[in-house]
Amino acid sequence: MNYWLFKSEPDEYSIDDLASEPDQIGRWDGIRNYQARNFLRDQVAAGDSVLFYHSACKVPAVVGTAEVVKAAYPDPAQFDPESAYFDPKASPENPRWFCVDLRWGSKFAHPVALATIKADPLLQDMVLVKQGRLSMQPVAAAEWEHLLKLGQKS
DNA sequence: GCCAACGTTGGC
DNA sequence: GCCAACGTTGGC
Repeated sequence: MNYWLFKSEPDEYSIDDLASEPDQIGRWDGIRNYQARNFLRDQVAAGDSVLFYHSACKVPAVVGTAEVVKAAYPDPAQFDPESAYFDPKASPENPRWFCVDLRWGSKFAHPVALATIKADPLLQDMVLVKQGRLSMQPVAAAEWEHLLKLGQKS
């Protein structure tokens, strides 16, 4: 069982959007970065735990948790010429981009802001701190535990 | 909306 | 196979 951090722009798809889905299960898609693609395709498994992070917004923060309910499968948007995520170089025989399905888990009472994470000595090794622009990334078990505590306490 | 970090692409 | 150009991401 692995831990991950998934980023999403709340204007596009927020933790509340995920919570509002039927059965609270939604597709996490639109990844067009190869590092993230490789993690998603090769390492993310059903049952893995996910920190849900809001990016490209006023206060970037970890805002809750989710669980992977379906491992990587080809992102349908890459085959759709009407989609903003269309990729002419991808084909159903040779998909280039992948997505997973998530089930909403929890919403933090207190979102943990990026600034807080950067200032926390226990979280200095997070990929989030060391490498800014990566839309999904592995999280260590100790980091997961610590972030959950921060999110729940007042 | 600027631009830095990272990865891929493609001309030579 | 070098490396400049380009695309994506995302904090500021």
